[in-house]
Amino acid sequence: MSLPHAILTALLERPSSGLELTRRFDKSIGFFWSATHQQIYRELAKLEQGGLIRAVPGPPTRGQKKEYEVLPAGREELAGWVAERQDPKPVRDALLLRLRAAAVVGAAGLDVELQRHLELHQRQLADYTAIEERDFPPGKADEENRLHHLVLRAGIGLEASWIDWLTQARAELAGAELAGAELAGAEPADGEPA
Amino acid sequence: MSLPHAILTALLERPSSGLELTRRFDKSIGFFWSATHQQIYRELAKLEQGGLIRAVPGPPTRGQKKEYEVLPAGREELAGWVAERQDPKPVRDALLLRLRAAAVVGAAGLDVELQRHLELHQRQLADYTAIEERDFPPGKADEENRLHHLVLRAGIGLEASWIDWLTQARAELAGAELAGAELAGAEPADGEPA
DNA sequence: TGGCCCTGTGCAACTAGTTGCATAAGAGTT
DNA sequence: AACTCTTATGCAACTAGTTGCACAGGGCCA
Repeated sequence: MSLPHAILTALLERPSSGLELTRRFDKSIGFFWSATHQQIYRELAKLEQGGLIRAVPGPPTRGQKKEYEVLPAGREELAGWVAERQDPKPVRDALLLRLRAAAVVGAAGLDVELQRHLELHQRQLADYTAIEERDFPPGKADEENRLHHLVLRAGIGLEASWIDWLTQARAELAGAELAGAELAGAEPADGEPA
Repeated sequence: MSLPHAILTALLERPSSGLELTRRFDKSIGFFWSATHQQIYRELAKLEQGGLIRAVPGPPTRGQKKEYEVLPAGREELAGWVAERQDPKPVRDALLLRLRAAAVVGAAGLDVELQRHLELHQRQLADYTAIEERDFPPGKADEENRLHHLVLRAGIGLEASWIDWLTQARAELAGAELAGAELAGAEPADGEPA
């Protein structure tokens, strides 16, 4: 039940057409709630039908673009949702599952993936910190900005956590391989290498 | 495409019936890939039909319980999947969305939720570290254990990251409220409460 | 010996998200 | 005038996950 609320939020930040929303999702809200143009169009139709948003009349700019804005009912709905009780969804991560599978069928080929993921997370973190430097320089902090910054910091924290873990994981896997090859049976304890 | 692999992994760890799997999911694999009994039964049927697992003949124990075991084809499928190239799925978190929404409609009622989530994550972290102490005491470390421990540490890291962030978030929100209450009148702008 | 609970399997219907394709209007290009 | 590119909207079909319910067998116990 979150996509409609993501859309309401985006539309309150700025009234937009379906495609504009899609693009904006790709570079801000989409960092933590992505959506395809399909989902967005369908949801816009539902929201309009439900009386939460409406197509702004205005001059039909070009193509058959439709610009939407949030109605009072939509704003109320959103405000209610913000305070709603919702449990966090449990983690659902295929890479962890693959580690677990590797424990029974062998880790062949896994390190390539770990490294690739590590790089992806490093890139994501770099993107986030770039945004942080650009949009949230120290000092400037109105209420809205503080919240946006907070959200961004959650992303930064999570990426950092993955990077940290992936680094550890690669070290362990490399260690296990060596240990297996060299001592073959001495048992290398648990030790974090380096 | 991960559930079938989660099931193959669980069945390799120990052949089981549908309900047993469901229960085991609830307390280990389910930490990072949860599933209901429904999904599991459906998937078991598909896997059996696909020739990746089979119902162990054995004596029909009780009720009409069916125990499954993994066939060589299933093991191969799983080993292939471990090394497969799969991008991490982007974060999808409703709480972050709610913060973002709070930036436009006001944060009324949000702190209760932040605190509740904080407690939930603290509890989860406590569960994880309890498991860590129980199952991975320093010293004992065969190959399978090392990987299981690694997976657990990912969970620990993520929970810690959330706890850290939620603590920050609550502090900031509290600070903002105070600031808002004191200046009171600088410009009510949107919907900021109290 | 009939009622109830627990274990165990499963169908049906629904919600959410994804993928692939269709269509249409205007803008530039030759 | 025909062409093709970009912008923009949308349908249809599919996959994954969730929810609610049905039903069957065995154990227990009144």
